[in-house]
Amino acid sequence: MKLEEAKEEFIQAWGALGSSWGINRTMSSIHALLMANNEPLSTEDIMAALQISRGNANMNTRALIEWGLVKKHRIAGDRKEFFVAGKDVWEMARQIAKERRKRELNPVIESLENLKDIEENSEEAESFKKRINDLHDFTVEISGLVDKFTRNDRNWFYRSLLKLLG
Amino acid sequence: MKLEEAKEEFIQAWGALGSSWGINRTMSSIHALLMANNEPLSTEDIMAALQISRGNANMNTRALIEWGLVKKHRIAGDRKEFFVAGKDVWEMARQIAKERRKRELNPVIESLENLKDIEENSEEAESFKKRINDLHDFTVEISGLVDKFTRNDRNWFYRSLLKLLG
DNA sequence: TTTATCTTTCACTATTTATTGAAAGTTTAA
DNA sequence: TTAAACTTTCAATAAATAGTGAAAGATAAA
Repeated sequence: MKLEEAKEEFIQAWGALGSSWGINRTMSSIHALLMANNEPLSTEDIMAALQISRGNANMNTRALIEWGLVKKHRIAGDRKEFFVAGKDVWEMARQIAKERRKRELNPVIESLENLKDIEENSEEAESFKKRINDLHDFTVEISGLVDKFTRNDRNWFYRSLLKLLG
Repeated sequence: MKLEEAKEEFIQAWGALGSSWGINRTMSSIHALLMANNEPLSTEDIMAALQISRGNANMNTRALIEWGLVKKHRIAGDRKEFFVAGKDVWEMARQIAKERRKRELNPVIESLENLKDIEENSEEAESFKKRINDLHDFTVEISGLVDKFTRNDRNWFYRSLLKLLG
């Protein structure tokens, strides 16, 4: 397989993966494009490579920066901004986990906490309360686990998991 | 807070969570509705509660059954099908993890394996190969962890997790 | 069988989400 | 300052996704 061909397939696959996890296709494609290329790319490079508009390229590089997956890169003597993806896969995973915890897990926990005080005591109400409680405990635990994962260095977490699951 | 009010909020929150994880809103709403109700509900009940069409209700209950999150339930003397959600949160999480591993992780691993044989040896090609390799190793490891998680019984995993977190 | 009850399918429509591109905004060098 | 080089915004539009409902397909009691 040729390198360019492989890059294209990778961009394709990564884009598809993103969209089945609720991340928009362009955002994951840009991420893949930057991962596939060592040198920093400009907005124009991205527009050309993925055949997308300036606005789209801008919005999504910005989103990737917010997610901590991509960094701006200045090249001396050039006024344009360039972009590079982080090189470490575990660091990337940590960044994604951290971001999703903040955006999705935390709101759910909050929401479940609000549902805890139901003034009824019928059998039905008790059973509902129990489920909400279980769900709450579960999400709190997962959230804690993700927190540990995002805070500690990769080796610590990895060793623990191996111990746990090996 | 009143029970009915709480149920509605829960359905709302669960639906929103689903859609930020690439699962359609109706599917997660039906799941939430069934979780919130102890008794089995019929398609008609679901249609009425969520104000959706028969086709939609049917498609999404079917999807939930495929995912292993909901079971059919026959009530003696009634020809209608009824549906119930599983009651155990950990079992639910296992089922979701299992399903997503199959649908999303496995295809990515396969795709990354295909990208491994690049005929070029330039510095650029080598660097790309390394990244693909790292990504491959990472996904294989995660996939293994998920597999362990979905295979073992809850108490075992739960105890280990507590040990890890504590 | 026949018929009533219930389930599934799918072409069409509605809704949501992503993308464009041109205009407004910003920065920097002269 | 001014103006060129570049970035950002956002209303309009396109594309993707989800939902509808009526018709066709099952199933089972009579």
